[in-house]
Amino acid sequence: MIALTTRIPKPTLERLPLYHRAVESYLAKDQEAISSQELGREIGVDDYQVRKDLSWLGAGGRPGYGYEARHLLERFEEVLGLKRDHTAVVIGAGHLGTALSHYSGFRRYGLRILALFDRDPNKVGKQLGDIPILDIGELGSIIKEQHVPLAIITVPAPEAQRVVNLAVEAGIKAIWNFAPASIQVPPEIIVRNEDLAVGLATLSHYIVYGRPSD
Amino acid sequence: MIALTTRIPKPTLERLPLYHRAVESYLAKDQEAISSQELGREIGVDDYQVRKDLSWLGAGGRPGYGYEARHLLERFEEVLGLKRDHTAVVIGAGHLGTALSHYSGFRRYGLRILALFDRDPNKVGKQLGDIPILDIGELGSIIKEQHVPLAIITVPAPEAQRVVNLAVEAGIKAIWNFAPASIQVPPEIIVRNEDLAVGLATLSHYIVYGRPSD
DNA sequence: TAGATTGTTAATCGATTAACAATC
DNA sequence: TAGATTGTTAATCGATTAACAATC
Repeated sequence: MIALTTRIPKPTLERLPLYHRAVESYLAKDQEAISSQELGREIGVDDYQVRKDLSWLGAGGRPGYGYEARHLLERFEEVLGLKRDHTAVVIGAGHLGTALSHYSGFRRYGLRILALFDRDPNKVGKQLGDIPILDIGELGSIIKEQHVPLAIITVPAPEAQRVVNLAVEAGIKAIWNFAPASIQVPPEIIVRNEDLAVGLATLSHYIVYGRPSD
Repeated sequence: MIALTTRIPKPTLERLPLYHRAVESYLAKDQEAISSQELGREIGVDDYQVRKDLSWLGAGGRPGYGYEARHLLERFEEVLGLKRDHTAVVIGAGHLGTALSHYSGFRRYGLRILALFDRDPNKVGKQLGDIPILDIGELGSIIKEQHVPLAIITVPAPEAQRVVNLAVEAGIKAIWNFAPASIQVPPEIIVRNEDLAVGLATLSHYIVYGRPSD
């Protein structure tokens, strides 16, 4: 395992999953080499951007040849932590929570949803495929006992802070927040907000006023 | 209606919905003024960042007083295009598509989902609340006749480009893509990718390697 | 008036873009 | 060798951070 020498810039980090996917589809077509230009075309960035991004990983391209696809894939999976399996809990068994629990893409990225949590007695006790719906009261003990690093928040906005607090107290490492609410956590906790209002509002702005380049 | 004199930077634009929500909750508490410091604390940015962001809107704060919450709200809604109603179609009536169609937040932001589209005959013809599920074959004519500006894509990745092409041909203006796939569109079309793989992969990286600041 | 807080200018930081020598 | 393409350095761009004079 090659160590990461330097911190990878956030914009680069967020492009890595896109490169990853592009390389996967290249491999599926039995192509073993890929150039920065080809890779860039796939995800809509320029070739020098690709080379700069890949340079953070020590990707090991060969001048005149390109990057070896299989090696590149290895490197992405290592850097993105996809080689290890992670577990997660989903808090909130509403439409979004159940939709995410069904999402097959997670398995593919090594994420296993252990359980859904809700406080509605009509939902608690049921199963969603092989994922049980448990009472929110059991959240803390499950997180602690199974050392679950990630909580996915899909409760209504007014509940969000409360359930986040429960997860944090139980020792969660990261929060993936789908509730339209700003949540406060201690600095060591990693938070990613997936706020639909942000997407909708910016799209709405562009629809009304046009895009920057117009 | 006050015109936008300058292009708003993208990072600023994406913070506006968060400010908007914070101001709403301030108003709900009957507070009429809010300072850059208070607003910043709500969403986790510094006061000078808030002032810089608001300066793009000509927000009209008063030194020694702060910003008038009601006026600020007006301004946000104008800039984010929330004062006008938009229509949208959802393409893909799977778990995610139905979850999004149920999402009440959209109504609140003036977005009305006209219809869900799918190619599965078992789904077509049904209703989701008051939203009909229509055959994908009708997509083009609905977009054209109703001048629908926004298509929300929730089909499986391999289908994404195909349905996006249909929407583009019918004259769609913007695409909100939830499929884990890079899609190609003409330059005048606005695209926002809401790629769960990006979120998951970056979280996974931080869980394994720690955050930048550690 | 005194205190609080804005709006804006300047300094810093970090990412993107460009260019090219190195090299497979 | 000649051609293609990398890795890296330098230049540019844009956003964040800081500071402070203006002003309610």
